Amino acid sequence: MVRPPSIDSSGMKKGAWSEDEDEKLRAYIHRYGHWNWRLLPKYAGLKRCGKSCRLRWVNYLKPGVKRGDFSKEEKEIVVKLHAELGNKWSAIAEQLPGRTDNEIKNFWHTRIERRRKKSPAAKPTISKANSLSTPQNQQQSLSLPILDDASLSPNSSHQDELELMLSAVLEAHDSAQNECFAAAAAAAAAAAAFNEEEFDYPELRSSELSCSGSSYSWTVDDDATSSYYVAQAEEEGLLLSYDPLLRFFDYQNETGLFW
DNA sequence: AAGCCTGCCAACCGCGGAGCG
DNA sequence: ACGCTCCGCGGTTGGCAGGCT
Repeated sequence: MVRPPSIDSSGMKKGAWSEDEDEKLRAYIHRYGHWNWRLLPKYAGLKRCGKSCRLRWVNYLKPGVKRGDFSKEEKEIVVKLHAELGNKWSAIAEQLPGRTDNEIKNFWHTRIERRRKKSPAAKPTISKANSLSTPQNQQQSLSLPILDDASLSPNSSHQDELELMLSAVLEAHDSAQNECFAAAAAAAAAAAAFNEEEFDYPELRSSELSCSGSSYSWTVDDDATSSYYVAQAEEEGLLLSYDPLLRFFDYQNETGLFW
């Protein structure tokens, strides 16, 4: 998991830190502080560059640095702050005591961002889990339209994506003959449009909507992300039982998003 | 069992900004 | 105003571990 130790041309050690090096750095900083990162390694007896020492201290040795999985609350904060601040990892880290910018950045790229790169199915699809029983009482689930990145040209806009999603939503409406079912799909699609300016949030594409009677629930494979977007959608008044499909169309007209 | 693939994360690198002479 | 040094930030890389085929 770590880079093997090596010596560069200037005699500086690179790669994974040994316990001995950690102890030297920790002991030095405890005693003298880090008054000058560039000179510190010389006085601390380390064959490392100042940058490497600083990174090791800040991300690993500094007291209070948290290790391990992010809690649900922490995930929610990361998702929310990233939506507000973008890739300002240090700013996000300030709101998460014990978490470093590097850790948050890694968390984002591995847990959140990677879903953007998953290759979905070949064309927009809608699936229903259960076609038995009466529409109003049955339990149904819906996969949001899955858009194939490869089916969009390199110049495809998010608008193209949204249009594809909308066409699939309409298909669902036609085939389901179930207002709630289609409404849920429309609400989710609209929420997706609302929640991501650039509309590139595949978590939403692969989310699951389940519908029972007049209510429905919406989940994605990450609780924190799910609850955040549901909360956002509720704030926007999208998750209404009364024909959110129409509200979705109204929104399109009002904003001229793609008409 | 072995090779391949993917996820994860520590660490490196380059750049830009702040501070100082 | 300018140049230099240092620090911090964000992007990227490298390689281990574990899962998959």
